Amino acid sequence: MRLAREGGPSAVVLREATRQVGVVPNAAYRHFADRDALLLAVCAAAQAELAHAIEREWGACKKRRDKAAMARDHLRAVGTGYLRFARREPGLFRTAFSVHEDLERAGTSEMAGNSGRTPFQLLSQALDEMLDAGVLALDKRPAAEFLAWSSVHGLAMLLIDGPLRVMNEAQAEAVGQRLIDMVERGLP
Amino acid sequence: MRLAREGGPSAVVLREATRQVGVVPNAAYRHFADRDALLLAVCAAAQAELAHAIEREWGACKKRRDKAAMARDHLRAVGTGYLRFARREPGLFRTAFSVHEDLERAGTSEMAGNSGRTPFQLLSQALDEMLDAGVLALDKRPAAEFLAWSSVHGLAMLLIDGPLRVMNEAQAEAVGQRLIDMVERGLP
DNA sequence: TGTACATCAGTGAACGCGCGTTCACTGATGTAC
DNA sequence: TGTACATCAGTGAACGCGCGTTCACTGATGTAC
Repeated sequence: MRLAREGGPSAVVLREATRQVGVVPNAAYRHFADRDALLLAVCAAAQAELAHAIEREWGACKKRRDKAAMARDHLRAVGTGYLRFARREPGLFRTAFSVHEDLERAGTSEMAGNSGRTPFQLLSQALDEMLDAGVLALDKRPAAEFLAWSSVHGLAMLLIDGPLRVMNEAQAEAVGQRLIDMVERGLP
Repeated sequence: MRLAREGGPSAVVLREATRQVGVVPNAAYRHFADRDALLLAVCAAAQAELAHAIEREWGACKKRRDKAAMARDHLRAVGTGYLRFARREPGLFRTAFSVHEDLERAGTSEMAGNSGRTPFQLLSQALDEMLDAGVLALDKRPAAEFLAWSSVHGLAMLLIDGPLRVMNEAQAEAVGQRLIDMVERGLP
């Protein structure tokens, strides 16, 4: 995890990991089948950290009577948590998406946060709430995950690896909120 | 370019390049200062191909009297061209964004298409047309590039490297169009 | 028109590096009878 | 309570691999006088 945090997926090097633990290289094979298995484990843990970050943002939403407003807040929380995590932990963020997991495997337990949900499931839940509250039309619901996810994921990428990486904290936060505005307005 | 096309940025290996040309490894140093310089050149060429793909889509828009409709078509063309290129040439696409270029350097000539514009500049132009036609409010114009770009870029990533890579041609096309709908609706 | 020299793509041999991985092993800890 | 055996994390030494890069060089092509 330390390696991933500092250098992204390619920094997850078996020999270096054993070195940091103070152990001989091949000792790693007591714990992981091979380097890929190690990376997979780190990737799952990184996803779990992302889930935690989103849950924290979700939990910080203040309670409201208005179901519609609540649902929107939750959607925003997912997006905001996602973006902040990407900025705060770019290495882990990139690692979380480095292994090509299938969408079904996205439900695996070790990628989940405290709520037992993966980042993707948290997003789905926010959208379901919007559907319930009547903010999102039934015919717009399918695949809405992908639209919201794409926007936020793309911005995260541009912010950490792309041309927007020169932005400071405030700028990044502002463009993030504007992006979420756009999604909120454009999704229904 | 062949290496990047087939395996993305990490496949751009100096020795392998010389091998394919049928030349001894160090001969590469006649043409590039080092491996990074080679990758940079490939990256610029990949961006130029992306620009071409977008220009092709742009050029295929049918002419209309309505400036507003025309501007919207152009925005869609940029997004569609971007997404189709990513799907058609995932290796080149990933290479195009592998080198961390600054936004100013995005104006460098060797990344441009026939029109002499880079992908980013084509997007800017479409947004300017929307502003001119009154489809986009003046206060929404700044940084609008980043919002549109993020959405489309994120989807491209999810489609080629992420969980959406299992989608077939038709599904990918459909979700792409829906995403562009969302941007078109949410941007103003 | 012919000679002298510069340019320049490519050669051949070698370097050190860090990687993932395999092998037979040791030595401590736990468990069964 | 004591002995015999299994488990298991870690050891030590070595492997082959492909990489980027450096060195002094050759041999053809172009250019100046």
